Amino acid sequence: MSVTFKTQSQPVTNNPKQPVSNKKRILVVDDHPIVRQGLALMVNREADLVVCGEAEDATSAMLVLVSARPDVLIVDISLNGPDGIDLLKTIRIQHPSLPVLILSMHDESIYAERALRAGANGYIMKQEATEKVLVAVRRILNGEIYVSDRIANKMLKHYITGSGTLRVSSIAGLSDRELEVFRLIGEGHGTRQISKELHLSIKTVESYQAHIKEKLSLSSARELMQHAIEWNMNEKTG
Amino acid sequence: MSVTFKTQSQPVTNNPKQPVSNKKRILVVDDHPIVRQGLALMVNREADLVVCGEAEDATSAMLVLVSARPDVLIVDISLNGPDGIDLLKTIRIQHPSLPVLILSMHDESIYAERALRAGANGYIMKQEATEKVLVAVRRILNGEIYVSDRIANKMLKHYITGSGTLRVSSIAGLSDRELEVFRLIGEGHGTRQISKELHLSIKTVESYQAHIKEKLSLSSARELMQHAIEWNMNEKTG
DNA sequence: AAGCATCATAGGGGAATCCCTGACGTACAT
DNA sequence: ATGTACGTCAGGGATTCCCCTATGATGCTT
Repeated sequence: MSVTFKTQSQPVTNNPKQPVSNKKRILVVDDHPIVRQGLALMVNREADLVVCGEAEDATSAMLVLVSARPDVLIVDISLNGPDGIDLLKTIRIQHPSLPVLILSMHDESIYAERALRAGANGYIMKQEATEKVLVAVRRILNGEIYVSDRIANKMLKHYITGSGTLRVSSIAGLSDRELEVFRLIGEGHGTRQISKELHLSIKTVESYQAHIKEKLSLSSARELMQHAIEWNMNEKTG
Repeated sequence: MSVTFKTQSQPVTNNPKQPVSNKKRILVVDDHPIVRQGLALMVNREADLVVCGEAEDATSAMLVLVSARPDVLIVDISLNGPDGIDLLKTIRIQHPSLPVLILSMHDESIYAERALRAGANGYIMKQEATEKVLVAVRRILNGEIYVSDRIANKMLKHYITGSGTLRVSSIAGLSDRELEVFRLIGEGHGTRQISKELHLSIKTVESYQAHIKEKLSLSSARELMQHAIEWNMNEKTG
């Protein structure tokens, strides 16, 4: 999908009381209102940061993006429909250097790797202390990359032990699109439904299913579903 | 695990500035600091509510419970180690009537069912608007049960019996043949395979599937499979 | 005994899916 | 340049899903 977004040259007068604030503007994308609110309240207590917008999914995020003009994004990885990585890739087309911090609920290094490869400037877990989020935001605003020590160590090990790619779980061998479909299957979504959610042809989704089955050595769609559901239930701790 | 907790008769002077507040005290249990903070900031803006403690897992929750003396708990279902349901069960041993609101990111009725059966006073999804959480908290403080309309409708359909008694599990209402098929589905067997294993026509197996779906108020074969797998994974402890 | 509910069994037929084969462009590596 | 992986999609037969209907057997009720 190639959507064209016009960059506004004249800033909208969002807040007349605060015309030319030098606060860094943050856009929060997460499907859980509680998390959005938590981040917003936390961020807005800082003198140099302010939340300039929120979105609950990828498509609305792209819309808010043009009007909110953020300096940095905080994006949850598991959104409805297109996930955080998808959103990141879409953003990168228009904004190659806009800092994006990917937020995830589990420390799966497979997601961290994917996120960074897709152009994320940072990856942080929801388990981290809230202050770490602020640290990460400031770090990536500074042009650096942020990953937690735990993730950093894990990734280093992978590079050292395996010659580049280590397949702890064969699920790590799935491509981004395949993993996305796998996740949706695990949440109980059907082929047609997935094709609509990701704006793809049914045939494409079927293709991904076939690839996943091959990569995971599964012999039927039924087995695929079984594994996806179990993986999903175990909160991706496989 | 059977841990004994002594009930403190003399209240600890936690906060001298606020000796006898009539605010209702809330204990938040979630492994994501961001969510805890989000909930805390939101709750503390209310005049009649206050967060009296936080915990990130079940064991520390049990410790905080004695000193914080909450009037109500908000517990995430997916904690590290023992999950929210486990915690709930442990709490129920010592505090049979302490209101507990279960928070979850899944909209699966599977979890809502399990939570309520384990003695939860409410079940709410993180996707819900934040105000809903406050509504839920006040509702269960009032002695009522809170579930979202969607979940409520789903559950009402298959929980109501003639006398208004709640069934232990609607699975108990399956006939022998239906249960057998249900079990096989949970083990990953397909329609054709089942028909061969039970020496039945495919059409017969399809009939059973339809009956099961109706009895459990499931709308698709997918959902049926999800429930069957879940039931199967829990070693038939439903 | 006649009536009614539940169960086990199963077919018809259209919609959805599964599964195999093939294809085309892009990107990155050798 | 050539290979390999990825993302995207199509055709077509086999299978399953799903809704409707139906029959005989049991068993309980009135």
